[in-house]
Amino acid sequence: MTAPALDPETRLHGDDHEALRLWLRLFTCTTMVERTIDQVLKRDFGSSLARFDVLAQLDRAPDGLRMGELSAGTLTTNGNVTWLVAALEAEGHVKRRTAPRDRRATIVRLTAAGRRHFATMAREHETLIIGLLDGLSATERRTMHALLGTVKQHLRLERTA
Amino acid sequence: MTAPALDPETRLHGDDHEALRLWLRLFTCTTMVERTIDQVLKRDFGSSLARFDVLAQLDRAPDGLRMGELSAGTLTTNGNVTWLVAALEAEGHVKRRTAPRDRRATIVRLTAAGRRHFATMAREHETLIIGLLDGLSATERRTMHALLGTVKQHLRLERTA
DNA sequence: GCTCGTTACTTGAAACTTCAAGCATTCTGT
DNA sequence: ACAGAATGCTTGAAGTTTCAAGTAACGAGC
Repeated sequence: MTAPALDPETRLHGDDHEALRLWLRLFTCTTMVERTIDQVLKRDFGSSLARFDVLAQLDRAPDGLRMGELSAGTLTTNGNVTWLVAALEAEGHVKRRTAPRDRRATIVRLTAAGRRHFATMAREHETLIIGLLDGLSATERRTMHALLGTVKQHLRLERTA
Repeated sequence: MTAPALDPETRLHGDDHEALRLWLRLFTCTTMVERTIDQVLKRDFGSSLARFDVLAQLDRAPDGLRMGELSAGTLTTNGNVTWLVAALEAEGHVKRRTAPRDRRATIVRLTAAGRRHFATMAREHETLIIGLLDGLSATERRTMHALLGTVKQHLRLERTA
């Protein structure tokens, strides 16, 4: 009498609004993928999804990024980015320096070691994601991508409102 | 809390696999909704999304649920459920007692106060979600719900594999 | 009825995240 | 120039989540 097939959607009432059902399913899927990735990155690289996100942004920015740009890009707080970058710097993946023109700002950039480390992780990361999402056909993935685009734009408007 | 136009998708290369793009967009949308809900629940009720999830499951179970059933339903760890339920019990929303037949197990159920508290939150929660997702038409929401159903089933299979 | 393997949950430490407050620097208007 | 507001980031405390290890209870087979 165990609890095997139970999941968050179980809690829905029959008369709940369909938007709630959609949200719950969205949340479930994302969380499952997120946890899988995080666990693999931890197991194989002693890293985490949050660290990976920071490195991924820096990998795109040869000249480095300011702390504020990093936190805007990772949907997390300034304080958290400070913490993550400090950890990454202690691990030797990243280096901080004061910005030349604005001495309030800090510029973060990948070290050579950090770039190699990220490249390795990125390969496994991509393979993993492709595997997790190949329940959908390419067409279905495109449809979903488009629908989420609409959602995202709407969310962005709501937030500024 | 600064957040201009930058977002996680910014980090994508032009030649990245489309599955990566989809995942990043999925992650962004879910995180934005999740954070909005969590902030509102904190601001208006001194609660959180995690607490809400636990209460939501219990609200559906008049006879209560075991700890294991709760953690299976919330996609979180056993230890965390122990912590959450302890907090909810301290707040008077929930009550724990040993299961009658199996003395290893703990049964958790809502108190009357907890049920009222949840009902109030659920109303605002639902309104909020409906607003956040109404960037999509009803038809589009159904399409997305179906697509996510496929994803979810695939993820479930991967997990057991 | 005893022993071994399993199950259910709790615990303590560590990792991570957020929040509010703080410091230094830059910008704005005068 | 210069006061005051705004910006960029860091810090410390508190909150949350995970992980590994631990305890207690059950169950099957001898």
